Amino acid sequence: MFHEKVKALRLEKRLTLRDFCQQVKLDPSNWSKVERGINPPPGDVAILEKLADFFEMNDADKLELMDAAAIDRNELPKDIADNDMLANALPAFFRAARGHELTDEKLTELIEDIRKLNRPDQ
Amino acid sequence: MFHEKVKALRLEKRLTLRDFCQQVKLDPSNWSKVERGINPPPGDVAILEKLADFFEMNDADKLELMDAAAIDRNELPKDIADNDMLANALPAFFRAARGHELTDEKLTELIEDIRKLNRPDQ
DNA sequence: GGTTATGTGGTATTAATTTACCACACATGT
DNA sequence: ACATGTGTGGTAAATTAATACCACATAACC
Repeated sequence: MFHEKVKALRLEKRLTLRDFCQQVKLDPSNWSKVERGINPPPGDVAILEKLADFFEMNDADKLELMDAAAIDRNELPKDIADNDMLANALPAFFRAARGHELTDEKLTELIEDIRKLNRPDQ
Repeated sequence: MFHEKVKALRLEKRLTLRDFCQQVKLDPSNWSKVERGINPPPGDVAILEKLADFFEMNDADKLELMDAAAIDRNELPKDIADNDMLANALPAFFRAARGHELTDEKLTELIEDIRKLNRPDQ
C-alpha cells in the first residue's frame, strides 16, 4: 500500500509530518490523510517523482512506488497502459486470474512463471 | 477496445446511433464520440450493465466488456481491485511484464501458462 | 498554566473529468 | 428546393475528485 510505504519512508528519516511536507512542498493535512489511506495517493507524477527523489530511491523501488500509487488509485500504471502490447495482455490476465480461487501458492507459482518467461536465460 | 466492441454490437443489431441511444437512454452526441474513442467509455457500472443486458451478453462477454471499459479508462477492473489477493499480484505482474520486450509469442506463452495454472485439471 | 510541536477533522476551493445540449453538415428521398 | 434521417463539433453544464485552508486536540515542555 502506497500509504504504508511513504509513511515508513518518512519515519525512517525521522521527520515529522510537518517538516517533511515543508521540504517536499505538500499540504500537511492532506498528507496526513494520504499516509493513513484516507485520501488517495497523488495522481500527479511530478509529485511522485519528487518523493522518489527525496527518498533517493533506485529505479526499481521508484517503479514499485509508482505502481503502488496507481493501484491504490484503481488505475493502471501509465507505462503499462501506454504499451499496446502489455495493455493487450491485460484482458487475458484478468480473465485467467479471476473465477478461480487463487491460493497463495498458485499465485507464487504464477508469478515465478511470469518471471521465468521474462528471463529465459536463467 | 471498448469503442470498437460497442459500435460493432450496435451495427449487428442494425440500429442507428440515435435509435440505439433512445432505447438505452444515452446521449447520441456523447455516444458518437464514445464509439469513435474520443470520449471515454462510461464509468458508471449501471450503464455498462444496461449495455450488456441490451446486447444479451453472457457472463464472459459481459466481463470482457467491463474489462475493456476499465482498461480504456486506464482503470483496474473493479472486481480485481477489490480482490486483495489479485490486487497483491499486480505489482509482481507489472514488474515481470515490463523491462523485457515481450514478443507476441512470449505473451501467448505467458497467458497460456496463466491459464494452465488456473486449470490444473487439464 | 502558558507555549510549542505534532497530527488530524471538517469543509471550502479548485481542478479535472464526464455528460448533455444545441447547431450544423451531409445525405437521401419527395 | 424541402423535409427527414443520420452522425458530429464545439462548448456549457454538471458531476466527481483532489487539494488546501483553518481550527482543534493532544501531548510534551518550560
